[in-house]
Amino acid sequence: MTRTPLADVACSIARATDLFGDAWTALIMRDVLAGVTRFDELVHDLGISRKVLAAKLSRLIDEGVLVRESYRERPAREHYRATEKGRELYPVLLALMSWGDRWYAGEAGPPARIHHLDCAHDTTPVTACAHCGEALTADNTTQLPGPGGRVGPGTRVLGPLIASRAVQLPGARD
Amino acid sequence: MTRTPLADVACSIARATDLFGDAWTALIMRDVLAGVTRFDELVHDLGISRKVLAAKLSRLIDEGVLVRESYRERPAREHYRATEKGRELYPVLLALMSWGDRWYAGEAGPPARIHHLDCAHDTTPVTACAHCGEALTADNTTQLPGPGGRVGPGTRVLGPLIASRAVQLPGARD
DNA sequence: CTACTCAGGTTCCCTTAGGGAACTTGAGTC
DNA sequence: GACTCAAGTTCCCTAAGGGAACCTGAGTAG
Repeated sequence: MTRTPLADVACSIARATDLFGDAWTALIMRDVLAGVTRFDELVHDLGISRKVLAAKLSRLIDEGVLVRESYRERPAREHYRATEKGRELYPVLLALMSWGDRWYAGEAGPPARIHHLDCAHDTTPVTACAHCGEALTADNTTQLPGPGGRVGPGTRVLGPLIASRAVQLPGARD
Repeated sequence: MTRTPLADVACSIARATDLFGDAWTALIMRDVLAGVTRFDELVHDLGISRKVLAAKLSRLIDEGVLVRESYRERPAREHYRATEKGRELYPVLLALMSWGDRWYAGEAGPPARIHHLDCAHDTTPVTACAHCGEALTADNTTQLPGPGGRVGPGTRVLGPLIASRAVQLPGARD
């Protein structure tokens, strides 16, 4: 199958997708961040095959998203913890969860609630502008080429059409 | 291979991942939302195989994320547009992009900038609490069982460990 | 001291999704 | 009549995922 490698592409979504774009990584990170950190716990909680879990964990460690730690000697017991890079995937999980809640929750409502400890409210996440705090949507934003858009000889350029269009477009509004 | 089906699982991340958890869906949605909407344009921009693109587009249409529209008769030409459900995936893309920018942008900086039309600033997205506007992180939130957590006989329960832990945990803070 | 369990994997075989190139179809156009 | 273009579809091949069995080191019940 040899999945097309996306890590070397000049697009941060592609780079993130190269790691995150599979059936299990999001769920593994959800579990690890929620405290399900042991190999067998993950196998049972997710229903993932042991082989695939071992491969994913190994990849996530290589990427610096997880670390393998011993939490007990004699008998030796290991578990997995999120690094800072791993914990910063949390907004991605929130965005996925929020979308799933909105479009797939049945009559009963969403399966889980997010509780914000600092303000002590059950809440929903909003993807907001760091400047003005307003919600960012496909309609009120546009993408422009950034400083890292000029790439060296080893880097494949993904999205020349986007790059050229972004400048031409009056804006993403219809 | 027969990927484990996740759509019927009582977890919104799993439901979203069933559709979104592959190498291409995020990039297809990025392109469609940015105005790259024609079949051949997508093939050339993404480097995706025509076969796989056709399958993904078909799935995205079945899910109500995209619609296929004619934009010219004689010769008949079709393109793909995001529905509301599709446009609401934008925060997921922003979260992925933001994470990729933070952890994979080289010296040169990120490959693209987000421009917020309403406040006319280049910006970064923040995943914020809808109540108080503060940033939500793995540290300052906890997940609690929601109303849709009770599931019928046809629904597989994913994450009983989480469900039981969420109640016990004093909070996600270390 | 032998048998059993448990955690954390690894090995094996099998199926199937993805890569990639070639082919198809319907319409325009040189 | 030959060529191009858009939008797929068909073909073959490889490798990734599923799943069950196996392995290994350490504790522990009888």
